[in-house]
Amino acid sequence: MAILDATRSELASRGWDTLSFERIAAAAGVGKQTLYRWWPTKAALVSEMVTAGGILPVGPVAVTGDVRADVTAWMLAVGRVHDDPDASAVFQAVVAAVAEDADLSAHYDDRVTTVARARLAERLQQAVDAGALPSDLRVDTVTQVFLAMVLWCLVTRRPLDDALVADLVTTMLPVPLRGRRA
Amino acid sequence: MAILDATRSELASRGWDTLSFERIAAAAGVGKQTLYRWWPTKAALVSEMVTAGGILPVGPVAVTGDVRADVTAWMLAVGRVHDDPDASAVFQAVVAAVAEDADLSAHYDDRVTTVARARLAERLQQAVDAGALPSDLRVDTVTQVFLAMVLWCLVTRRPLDDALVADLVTTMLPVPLRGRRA
Amino acid sequence: MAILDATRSELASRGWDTLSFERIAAAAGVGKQTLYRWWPTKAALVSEMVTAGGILPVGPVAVTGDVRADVTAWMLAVGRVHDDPDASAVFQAVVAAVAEDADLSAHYDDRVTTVARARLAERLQQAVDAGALPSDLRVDTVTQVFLAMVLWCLVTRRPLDDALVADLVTTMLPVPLRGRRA
Amino acid sequence: MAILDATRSELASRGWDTLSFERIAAAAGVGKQTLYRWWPTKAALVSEMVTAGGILPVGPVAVTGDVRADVTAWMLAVGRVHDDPDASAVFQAVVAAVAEDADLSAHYDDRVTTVARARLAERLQQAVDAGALPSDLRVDTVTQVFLAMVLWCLVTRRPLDDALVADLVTTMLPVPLRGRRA
DNA sequence: CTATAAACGAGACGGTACGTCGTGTCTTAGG
DNA sequence: CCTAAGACACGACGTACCGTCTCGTTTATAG
Repeated sequence: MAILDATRSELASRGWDTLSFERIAAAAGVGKQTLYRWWPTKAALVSEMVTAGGILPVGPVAVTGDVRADVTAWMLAVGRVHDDPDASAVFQAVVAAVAEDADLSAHYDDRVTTVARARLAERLQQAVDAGALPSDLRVDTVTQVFLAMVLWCLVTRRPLDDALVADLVTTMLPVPLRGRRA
Repeated sequence: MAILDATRSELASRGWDTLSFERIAAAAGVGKQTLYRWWPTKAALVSEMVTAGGILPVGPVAVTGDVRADVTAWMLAVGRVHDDPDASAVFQAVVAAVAEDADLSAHYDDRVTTVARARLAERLQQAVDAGALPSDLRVDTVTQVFLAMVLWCLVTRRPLDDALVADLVTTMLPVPLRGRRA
Repeated sequence: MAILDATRSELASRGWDTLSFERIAAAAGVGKQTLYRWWPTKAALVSEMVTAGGILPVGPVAVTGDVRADVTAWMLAVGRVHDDPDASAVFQAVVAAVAEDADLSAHYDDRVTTVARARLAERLQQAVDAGALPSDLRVDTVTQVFLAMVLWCLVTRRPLDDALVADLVTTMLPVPLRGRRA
Repeated sequence: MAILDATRSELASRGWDTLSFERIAAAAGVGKQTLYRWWPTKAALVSEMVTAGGILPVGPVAVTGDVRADVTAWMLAVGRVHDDPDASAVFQAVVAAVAEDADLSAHYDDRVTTVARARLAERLQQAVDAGALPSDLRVDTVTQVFLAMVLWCLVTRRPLDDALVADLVTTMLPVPLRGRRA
């Protein structure tokens, strides 16, 4: 879709708060009215772009025998966005938009965060069930911590690198006591 | 300072991206040029407001005998911002600004995040030294996780409540093995 | 047209150099952009006002048997502007604008001066042909003199009164020698 | 005087209505307050510049035996300003200022116009007395016509050239009837 | 040969206006 | 019928000047 592409490229090059319907319309070769007809606000437009566009590299979590390796790999994949200046600009813009706009925040929660959390939580639960993680692991909280760190690194411009992810995994996913005995 | 006050109140009522020099100037009873003379951008203005204004309720971490209680109390104090709609609007606006503006992000890192991290890290290190926390605790990473969760709750509009903080503390600040033996 | 009316009234009350697009727009209930869209400069706006508005009381020259009476009447009619403070303010503003702006000067020449000159010249030529004025009368020069005196009186704030017009007519429109003989 | 020079050069390059105290002060290397201390308005400044600066090339009228040649020469000298773009810009700016500002108009009348009129009128009266011009010549009116034509040519951007001056002189300064009889 | 005062340059200040850009609504042609 | 094109009233942008107002800093007497 020309409009969503134009939106993405404007977002990447100009950022959220100088994003303009006028320029998007011009870039997409479309009348402004067409934009307003379908998306009442900039937030709605970005919303749809995020949803439709597969912007986030939030793939499924791999399932090998080793849950810590799986989670590490998944986090590092997400962290790779940091290396693509275009993608991280879009991200930062999306975060800015989400921080300001409660509706967009809710939408984003539904369509993106929830998906990511579900995938990660599922993998963790599976590991708990398999005895690879402690049975009293707060899966929901741990899941949020992983995503919060993604957000944190994005907003504070820190790389989500090997060392950090390793530390996180070590801290958040302890070896169960039973495991030691076995 | 009338200007910074006006900035704060505009930020609370209108948000970051509709923040306007024109309105701040009018509200502060000041010419626009005076604003532009001292703060070249909205970000600089918000920067100074944050720095000068004691916006963040990031007080020192209490030192009682119980590090977990201290950290819990500190996190809950920060989380209380959620209850003040004005303050949390300012916060969200600041996050939006920081997400968009790399310079502002750096400034904020220096002046706010670093202070909070130092305070928290110091308390944790002290507990580690006292043997109340495992000696291999990744103090720096754990500290970042706590702050990341503050950001996360702010951006995703989740309350930073007792249950969540308790889970976090349990997960991040384990009892040292020596402790169990004792 | 509301815009041209607003222009005229602003011109009358504030004069040329404090004339402001901002105030005209406000007075006309119009956005500034609309003004700029159609008139790139204040001069263009005044230009059109002058052209479209029938500002100048430069009517046709009457044709009775007596050319001197006709010209006298015409000059006095023009001179009557002096009595209307509003109209003479507009005039002085127009003169100021014309003195400063070569483009406006050219436009004014085309649309106003030329018309007035043509009317006056036609009447004079007719009188020359009829033998009421000398055949060697420099019609073009004499015409310019009459208009120049209008300008002169306007700029120097002198009334264009009966006595002056009478003297002018006597000087510029001599009785032909043949006429005396006849 | 640096200030008056700066005024003249600003007037030549920018015209009357964009003339700015700020720029004059900067150009003259002077504080704004110094300007305001001595000249309350732009008009006062231009006033003094005109008075002090010998702006107008209104020299004395030569007295040879031939009054028509003398007046012609004088008019052409004035007309020569047209050839100097700088000088004519200053002139046009002064006319614009005078057209707008009644006080400046009065000042200009006293200090410049009156002088020119007196010189010209004196020469004409002398010629009348000598019988070279008709005794019923309206000296005052004729004088005004000559000056009005200078203004006219300036404002309408017409050259005050040989042909026009010759026509004017022929028309305005007729040979006395006695002269014909002689 | 200092004191004192004036005029000075510099430039901040609360304002008005500039000319431009973008908003969201509306109207007009054309495929 | 929906579209692109774009006019419109409006609000904000960042800049230029306005005229007023401190600031030190020369000068230039008057004690």
